[in-house]
Amino acid sequence: MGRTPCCDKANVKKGPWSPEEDTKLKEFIGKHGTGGNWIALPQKAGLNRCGKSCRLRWLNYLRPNIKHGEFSEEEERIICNLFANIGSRWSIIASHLPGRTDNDIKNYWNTKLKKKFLGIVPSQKKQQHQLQLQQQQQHHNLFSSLFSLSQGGRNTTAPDLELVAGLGEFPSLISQRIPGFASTSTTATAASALLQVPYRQPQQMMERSHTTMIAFGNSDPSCNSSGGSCTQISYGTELEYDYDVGRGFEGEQISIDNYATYGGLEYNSRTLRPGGGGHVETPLDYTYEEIKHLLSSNNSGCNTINNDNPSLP
DNA sequence: AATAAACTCAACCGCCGATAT
DNA sequence: AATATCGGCGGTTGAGTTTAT
Repeated sequence: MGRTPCCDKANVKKGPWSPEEDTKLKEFIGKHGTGGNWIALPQKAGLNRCGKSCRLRWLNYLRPNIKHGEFSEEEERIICNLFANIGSRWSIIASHLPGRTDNDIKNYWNTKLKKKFLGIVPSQKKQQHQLQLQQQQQHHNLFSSLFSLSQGGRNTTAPDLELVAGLGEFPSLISQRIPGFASTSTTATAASALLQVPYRQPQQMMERSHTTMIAFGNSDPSCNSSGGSCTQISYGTELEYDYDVGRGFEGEQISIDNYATYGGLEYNSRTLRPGGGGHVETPLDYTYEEIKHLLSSNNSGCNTINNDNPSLP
C-alpha cells in the first residue's frame, strides 16, 4: 500500500489566489517555513488549497526577492544562450537568473524572445498563417542544408532529424549512426531550437542507461574543436553520466565536446547534473548577435554554418 | 466607439523519478 | 516487492488586458 492521499482534490479551491490567501500563505511560511512538506502546509496554514498550488504560488509569486517586469538585455542574452545550448530546461535557465522564476522565463520566451530571435513579427491572423508556412519552409531548408552540407544531398529522414537534434553534441555518435554526416553542436542546437525539439526528445526511441564516459579529448585549452573533441577536462577523466543510448552504444567511449560551466557549476549538456570533471568552458558562449543568427538561420544562413568551429555560426 | 483579434501570464495538468508505506 | 504519493518539472490553458481594424 502507498501513502494516504494529500488532499481532497474535488473540494480544494482552484483558480486565482485572493489577497487574503496570499497573506495567509506568506505569514505561515514566514513563521514556520515550508517544513519540507507542501502537502501538509495548506491545512496548517488554514488554506483550502492543494499543496501543489501553494508551492507554485509561493515559488512563482510570493517568495522574497522575486523580480517581476521587464527583462534586461543581458538577461535576454543569458536566456537565449542557455536555450541554444540546453533547450527548454527552464528551471536550469532560471537558476542562472537570480530572482526570475522558471515560469516567468518560460512565458517570456514563448511570448517574446522566440518571436524576436526567430524574426517573427507579432501580428494578425493572415500574417500568422504566413509565418507558419515560413517556419515550415525554414525547417525544411535547415535540414536540407545540414544534410547536403556534409553528405552532398542525401535524403533527410525523420529519425535522422531527431538524431541530430538529440545527439548532435556527440559528433562521433552521429557519424557512426549516419555514416558520412559530421554533426556539430551548432547544427544540433540550431535544429533543436528551430524545430523546438528538445535534446531529450530521442528518449522515446532510446533506452536510458547509466554509464561511465572517459574524456579523451585534447586537453589544450587553446585548441579549436576542429578535431571534434576539444576539451579542457583532463585526459582520461572518468565522468559518471546518465544518458540516453541507442542500441549498441552503451559503455563505449564518447567525446565530450560540450561539457559546460555556468555560474561556477559544471554541467554536461545532456543531463545538466553537476559533473566530476575539471573546469571547462563551454564552446557555445554565443554573443547576442550570434544567437540571433543561429536561431533565425534560413536557407542561406545554414549554408554558412561552420562545421570546424561550432562557436562561430 | 465598438468589437474582434492578439497578447500576457498566473495557474493548472500530467508526467517522471524518488520515496514512503 | 508492490503500490501510491510527493516534489519538481515542462507544456498548456484560459481569463483578463491591450491593440488593431
